[in-house]
Amino acid sequence: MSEVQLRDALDSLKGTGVRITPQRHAILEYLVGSTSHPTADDIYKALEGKFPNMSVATVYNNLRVFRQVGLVKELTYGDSSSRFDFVTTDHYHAICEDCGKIVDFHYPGLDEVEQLASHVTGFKVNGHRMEVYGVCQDCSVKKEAH
Amino acid sequence: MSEVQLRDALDSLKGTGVRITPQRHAILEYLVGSTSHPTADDIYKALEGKFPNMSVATVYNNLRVFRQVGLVKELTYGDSSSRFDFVTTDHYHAICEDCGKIVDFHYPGLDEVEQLASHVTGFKVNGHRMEVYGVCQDCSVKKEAH
DNA sequence: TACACTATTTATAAAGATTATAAAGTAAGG
DNA sequence: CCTTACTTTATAATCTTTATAAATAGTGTA
Repeated sequence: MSEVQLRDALDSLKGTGVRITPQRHAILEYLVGSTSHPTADDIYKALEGKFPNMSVATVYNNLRVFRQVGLVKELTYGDSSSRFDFVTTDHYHAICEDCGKIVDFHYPGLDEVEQLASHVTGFKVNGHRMEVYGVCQDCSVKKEAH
Repeated sequence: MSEVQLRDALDSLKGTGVRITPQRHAILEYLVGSTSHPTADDIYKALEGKFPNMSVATVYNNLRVFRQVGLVKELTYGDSSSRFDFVTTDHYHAICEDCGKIVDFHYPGLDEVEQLASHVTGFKVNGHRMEVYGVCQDCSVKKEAH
């Protein structure tokens, strides 16, 4: 399942003339296998064992490359650092305001909103972003147990 | 119009036991009168004339206070610094990918999305955030004139 | 397989945004 | 007017991200 995604991603990179380095391979592999929406530093730390000499800059550089190619989305929330998300199917995020957990959920695309926005603002609309904020079940339970 | 908003905001602060300092007054006044979604530094620079000794920390501290009280929303996009938006009625943002311009547009709240998200994820949902991305008219025209 | 060309990595420093700290100042209630 | 606790200021520190230049390593080609 995720091996297919990884292979597709690598093919996609080759198609745009981006070289496949071991570091890039590992970063992509980590992103594909991850459901935790890691930060650049998370990735850096996770690959430290395999690449003791890898630079943080490499992680940032490649995340930017992946983003430009469209393989990865950058999520910027209020907190300090960006999180990165391997792009699969269209989905949105629910974010816990207590513990920061991010849970995916699917919803039919908000095409109607895009159309209205385009009409009202005169923009040529390319896409949108949406997140839902709240408190996850774990944190709700913890609160009730006060 | 905006004087009312400002007065309401000040009352709202008083109600939560936050002191009204000249700096806070000025920052709020600037936010109410601004349609440009300023960064902390924008605000700092704008009030430099009136408060030559004001510290950047003051701006950040107060923006955080305002956010906690619910007077202000923090907008975090991919770029370096957060933007701050005085909360009035519910509206969303269309953002130009070329020049960065932010245009407000109204849309009936996405309650349905919140409900679905709550159902699927088990979250107690408090709110959401959405933006539309695209190219504004000015930039479209510039492109066509190449 | 070996070569050459160029993209990429590394190591380091620099930039930029935000926060922490402690001393000095000041709003607000009594 | 006074007191007290909250704020501001000034400064330094932290943290994320980017820039730079030298060393390294993919990839197409012979």
